[in-house]
Amino acid sequence: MFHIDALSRKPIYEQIVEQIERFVLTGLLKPGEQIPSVRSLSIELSINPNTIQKAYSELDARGIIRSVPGKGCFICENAPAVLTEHKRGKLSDLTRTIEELALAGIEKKEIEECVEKAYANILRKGEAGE
Amino acid sequence: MFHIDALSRKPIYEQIVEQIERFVLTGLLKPGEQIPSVRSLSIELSINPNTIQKAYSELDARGIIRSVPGKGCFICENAPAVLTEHKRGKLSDLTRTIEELALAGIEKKEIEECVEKAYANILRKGEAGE
Amino acid sequence: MFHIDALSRKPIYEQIVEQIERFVLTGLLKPGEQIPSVRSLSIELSINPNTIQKAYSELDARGIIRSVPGKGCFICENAPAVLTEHKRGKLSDLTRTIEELALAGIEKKEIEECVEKAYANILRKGEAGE
Amino acid sequence: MFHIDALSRKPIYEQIVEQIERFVLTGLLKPGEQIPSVRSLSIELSINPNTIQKAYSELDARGIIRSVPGKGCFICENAPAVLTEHKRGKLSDLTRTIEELALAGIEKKEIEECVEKAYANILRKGEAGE
DNA sequence: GTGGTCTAGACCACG
DNA sequence: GTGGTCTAGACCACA
Repeated sequence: MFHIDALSRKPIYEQIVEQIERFVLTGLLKPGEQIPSVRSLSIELSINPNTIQKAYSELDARGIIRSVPGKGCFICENAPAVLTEHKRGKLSDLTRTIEELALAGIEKKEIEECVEKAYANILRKGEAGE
Repeated sequence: MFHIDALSRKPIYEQIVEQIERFVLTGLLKPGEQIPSVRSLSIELSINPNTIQKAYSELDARGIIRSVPGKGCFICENAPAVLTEHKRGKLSDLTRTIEELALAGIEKKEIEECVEKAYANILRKGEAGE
Repeated sequence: MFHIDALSRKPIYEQIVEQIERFVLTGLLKPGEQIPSVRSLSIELSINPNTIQKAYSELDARGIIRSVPGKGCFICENAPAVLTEHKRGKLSDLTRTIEELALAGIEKKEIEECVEKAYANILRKGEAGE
Repeated sequence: MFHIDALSRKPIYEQIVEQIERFVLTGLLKPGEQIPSVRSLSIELSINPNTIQKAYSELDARGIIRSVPGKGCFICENAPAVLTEHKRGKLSDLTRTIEELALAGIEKKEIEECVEKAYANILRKGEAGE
């Protein structure tokens, strides 16, 4: 289920955060559902429990999961909405990124192809998942 | 000419690299032109010379500038082309970024607005600069 | 009668303690009255008996209930008085909490509104309950 | 400057967070100012650096400080405003706390005395600090 | 020197 | 069993 790249410069705990967020968006993890315990995931991924804990704390702080001592961690009811709004806030970053590409002489048409491709990919995966 | 945000999470050397690359793309620095020496820039920006050196080494490795011992650093002839190709290689990253936004329920229309806005901004600045 | 939020960060045993104390203060449970047995309550709330036991032990230690072996648990005669005095001891905590708000620039007027609102709420509920 | 109660049930990292927030509100730490480094504070308080790090991460996430790798941690410009808004959000908690006291038979007058005392204390300290 | 990440191993309260 | 805190000690990139 999880895939960790230990050699990536992206911290392990961040990789876990992103993957769980992705699972929520793809519907693999649904609101109310329990996620793997800190210890079990640490064993499954051969990663120190503290690292998992840090990832879960981050998700808790963002309102994606709810950590309940003695019981476990559960996906928040409004986790998908939280994620959508969080991503919407990154549209300005996207604009700046595209500006840099435009400045470098990348044609608008090439960017538009990326947009088409991205939405085509999502649609394809969505159909496969349904 | 340079603007460094000391409190940014982005490493200072990276800020310098990006700004010089930007100067090349906007035509503010032309191929063959000499850039400030490590020492003079370190004084101008009140920054450790090692940091400037690291930025210049990075630019040298990317083929943007060429260090000529005893004379200084100069913008490579094909620097603009190198940069364009480098950015083109990031189109796949862009596609993945857009995929994530799409997955989070961001409408295609919102992305397209970003694209339009980015190209409009570039055009505007380009006219102002000419 | 009881309402337990399993996903709350507040320990379940503490939720039970607070609710029984509240029942005593609102008159829903009167001195001398018997409260549900550990076993029956554990079944009713689908909660581990040990958890109920811990709540009852806490109430016993505070002088709110008295466990009579073989007969059950009963509300102490002076439970309401005990609770009032216990709460009065928390007035210093309240002062410190308000100090923090004041320090943060919250206007005295805003605090006074909270006081008014709180007493209005209690009055309203009291009338409804009577 | 700092005072840590190792025997408190309040986590050490949280005590540090609260004290720094308090220093910001009292003006002891001003926006833009650098706070003690993780290592120096860990030595001063005889506390593990990781614990300090956790406190600083929390403050960074809340927008109170800005951690800059290689440079240090600095109080954010709008830290006081952030704190005030954060505290204002706790007014509903305060109302509920007062409700509980009211229900227990605490006279409104006693609560009002707390309010007066709290604001008197703040005023007094403010004058002393000026 | 700075902050940040990770591991190993311990202890706690809660259920 | 669960999550949460803390320590000790290591390593990294950045300045």
